[in-house]
Amino acid sequence: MTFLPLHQDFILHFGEMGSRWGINRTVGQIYALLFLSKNPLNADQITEKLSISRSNTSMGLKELQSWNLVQLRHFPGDRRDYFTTPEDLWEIMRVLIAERKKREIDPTLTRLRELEMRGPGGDDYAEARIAELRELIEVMTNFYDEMEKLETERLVKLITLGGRIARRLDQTKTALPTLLKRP
Amino acid sequence: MTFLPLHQDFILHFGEMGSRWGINRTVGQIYALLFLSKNPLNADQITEKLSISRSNTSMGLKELQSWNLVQLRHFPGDRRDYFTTPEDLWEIMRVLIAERKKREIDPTLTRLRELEMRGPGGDDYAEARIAELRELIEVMTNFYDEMEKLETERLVKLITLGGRIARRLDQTKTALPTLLKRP
DNA sequence: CAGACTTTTCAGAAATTTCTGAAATTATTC
DNA sequence: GAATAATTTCAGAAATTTCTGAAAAGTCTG
Repeated sequence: MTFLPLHQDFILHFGEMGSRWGINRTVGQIYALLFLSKNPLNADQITEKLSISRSNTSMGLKELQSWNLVQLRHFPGDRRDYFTTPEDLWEIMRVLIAERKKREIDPTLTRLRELEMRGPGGDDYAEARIAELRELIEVMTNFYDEMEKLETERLVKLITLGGRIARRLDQTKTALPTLLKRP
Repeated sequence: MTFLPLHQDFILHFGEMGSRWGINRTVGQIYALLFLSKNPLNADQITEKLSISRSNTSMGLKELQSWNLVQLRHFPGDRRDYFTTPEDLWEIMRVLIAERKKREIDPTLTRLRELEMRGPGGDDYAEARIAELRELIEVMTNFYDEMEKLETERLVKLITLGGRIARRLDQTKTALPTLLKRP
C-alpha cells in the first residue's frame, strides 16, 4: 500500500464505483492505479500496491484488456508485461463508449431484429413497440457511428460548442423523418 | 406464465441484459413486461406473469420508480397501483440517460472536485491527470445539459441528421478551447 | 374503528459474483 | 531440455447480491 491520500481516495472511489460501471471493485482499482501512474506497472507491482492476490490481478488485467482500456508495454531486458492507460483522455472516453455500446446495446439490437424476423404472431401492440425500440436504437447507433468517425479535434469542437449546435440546428428545414412515430 | 414466444423471449432477454445495465434480472423482466403491455399492470399481475414472489415484485417496482422508468396509474373503484412505461420512447431514453448520469458520473465528478480542493500534495502527474479527467467530465456533462434542454423534436432532428452536423461543424472557425490539453 | 385489502419491510435462504492459493501452462534462458 | 520466470487457470472459499415468506405497516370501507 503506502499511497498518498490522493491516490488512496481516488483508487477507493473507482473501486466503489466499479459495480455501477459494470466492472468489479478490483478492476476499478487496477484501472485507477494505472490511470494515476506516470510509469507503466507490472502485475506484481499492482498486486503489491492494492494488496490483492496475484491471480486476481491477472484476471483484472485480462478484463481491462478485453475492454481495450489498458495498453501493454515492454522494457528491454525485462520480460514482464507492463500496463498503462492511454495519455489521451478523449481516446479513453471513445474506447469506453465503444465498448459499452458493444456490451449493452448491440446484443439487444441483434435480438430485437431476430424477434422482428419472426413476423406477426398475435400481439400487434407488442410488435409495434419492439419495432419502435429497434428503430430508436438504430437511429442512436447511426448517430454514434457518425461521431465515431470524427477525428478527435473535430469531436472536441462539437462537444465543447454544444449549445451553438442546437441553435444552428434550428435553421435546418429538413422534414422530420417519418420513421419516428412519436418524435 | 403463458406468454407468447415474442413476449417470453423479449422478457428473458431483458432479464439477462439486466446485470449489464446495472439492474437485476427481475427488474429487467418487470420493465420488459410493462414495456410490451398495452395496459397498465398491477403488482399481482406482474408477480403471476413472471412467477416471482410478491415481495420481489414490490422491490423491483420500487427500483424502477427510483429510476423514473415507470409511471403509476389508477382506475376508478380499484385501489391497487398499476404501472406502465411511457409511450414516448425518446422520453424513456432521456430519462435513462439522465438517471445513468446521476448514478455513474455525478458522484465521480463530485469526488474529483473534492480531491482537487485539497491542493498540491506531492504528485504533480496524478494531480494533472485528475484535473484533466474532471475537465473532460465537465465538458461532456455541459454538452449533455445542452442536449437535455432541447425539446424532443429538435433533438430527434439532431440525432437523425447526425452526419450533416459533422460537416457543418467543419466550417466553424472557433479556436480549440485551451482547457483540453490533448485534443 | 374493525375488518379487509394492499404494499412494504426484513431476516434469512438461495444464487451469483468475486477472490484466493495451488497447480498448470507458457515463455525464456542457460 | 532442464531450470527459471511470468502468467493463466480453476476449484473452492468468501463476499455480495438477489429472492422469498412471514410479519408489519399503511390504507380504505362500512
